[in-house]
Amino acid sequence: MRAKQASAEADWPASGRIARATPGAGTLANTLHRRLRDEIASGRLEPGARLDEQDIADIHGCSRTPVREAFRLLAAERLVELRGRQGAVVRSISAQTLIEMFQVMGELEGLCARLAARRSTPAQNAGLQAIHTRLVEAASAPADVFYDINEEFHEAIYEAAHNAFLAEETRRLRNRVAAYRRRVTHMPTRVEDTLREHAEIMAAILARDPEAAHRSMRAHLTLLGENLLDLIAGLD
Amino acid sequence: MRAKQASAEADWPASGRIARATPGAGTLANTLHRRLRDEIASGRLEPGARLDEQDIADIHGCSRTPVREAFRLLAAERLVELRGRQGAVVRSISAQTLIEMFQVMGELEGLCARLAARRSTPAQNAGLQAIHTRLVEAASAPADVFYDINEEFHEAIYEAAHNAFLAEETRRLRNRVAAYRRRVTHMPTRVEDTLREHAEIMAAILARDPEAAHRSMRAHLTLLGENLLDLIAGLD
DNA sequence: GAGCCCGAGTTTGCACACATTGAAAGGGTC
DNA sequence: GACCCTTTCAATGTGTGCAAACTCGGGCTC
Repeated sequence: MRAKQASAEADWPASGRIARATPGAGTLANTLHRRLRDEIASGRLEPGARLDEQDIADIHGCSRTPVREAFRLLAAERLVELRGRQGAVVRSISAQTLIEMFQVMGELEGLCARLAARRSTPAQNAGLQAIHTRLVEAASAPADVFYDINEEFHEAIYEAAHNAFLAEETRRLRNRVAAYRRRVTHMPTRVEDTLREHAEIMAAILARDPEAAHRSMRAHLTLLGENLLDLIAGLD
Repeated sequence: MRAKQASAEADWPASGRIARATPGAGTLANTLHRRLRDEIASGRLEPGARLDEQDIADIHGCSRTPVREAFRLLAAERLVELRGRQGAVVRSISAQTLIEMFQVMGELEGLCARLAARRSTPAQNAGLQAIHTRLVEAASAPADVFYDINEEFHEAIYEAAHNAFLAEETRRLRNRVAAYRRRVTHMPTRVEDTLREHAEIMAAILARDPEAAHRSMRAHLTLLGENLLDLIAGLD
């Protein structure tokens, strides 16, 4: 018998047995994949946490087979690391890698902004403004609420870029650093900085100025990355 | 009994049973993953080709379990598409998506070139020149030889950028379009165009001119993308 | 003759059992 | 007392069986 099971189940709020025929979910493996990814992105599963096949299987009420497949998918996304027979652990990202990632994200989100400045429809512009207004109003709301609306803003720009492939890749990268990025929201001046930078990005897009949009978005990501590094440095 | 097995095995030159303890390969699933990825990238498995779990298992002398895991990994890389219970097929990329992909690759490889111009070591510069010389000499060699050296050139720039994360992502994208990209090599003026464009990129890197390097690399990718579209248009 | 329904067959999805391999703990020796 | 060897055990890797679902073909009805 496995002693860990009881405590693990208690620590897993978002679990519960998966109905064999969950409607749009598809396969068990895909459902588990999504669930675990959310757990990691939200920070409920912290970097370095060990994932045990049998535990996850017990918790979700299925066998090890779909769990293993979900692990492979997470590993392919670089969200977890499979260490041979030593189990799977949630990947932790070094400061060096975070710097590198934010440089790449700056370029990709910069491209999104540039394309959005050229291609966004009037409706998309209006949507962007609406989201920004909500973000301003949420300035003193709980960090999680602010974070979610913030994400909506970026998502709206991906859409407005009208490049599905770019949107998909950018989203993927975003997910990979989500657990870290989320923490930055709690920093002192980050909320007001974000609002100012977003306003600048939005203005450039509305003004149909691709280069300015690119520049502001890249600057936004650079500053975010620097804030994140400050945070990490402070944790040591 | 499965009638397809015999013919399938005959059509699979790079196969053979996997020794249970293949040295650096790790697990069977990983080995299969690599093998299938190479098959797809090289074009031996064409877009739209159906992959049957049992067939692949028979061919490689293992059970379906590792094959299934390899399929999931390929699906996570977007190299194959899993259609529920309808089997796995090698993903074909639409012209629209190819345009989008080359735009993103242009940005990423452009960033590589820009960073390489700032960061490459003398040894890396020398290596780059050596590869370019070999590429010039291979101008009238078989297309596959030219293609491989061409890839080395780009790989050398990824290395010279000194951003491991960027290199990894760029490589991943490159792999995804490899099956298509390879065909462009056979186009009439592509060899000489490539040599000219590479020379320009290399000159910018050697001259430590980041913006010029970025610009030439992006132009290189744009032209490559356009050539690819011409090729595809001609196939219809 | 065309369209629909239904059943056989094939293929995937999942569970379970066994094999294999690191790792940690225990005892022995120097 | 410290180090090394051995043994045991727990967790992963792989093989196999069963059930559900999708496909395709044949027969029926309109």
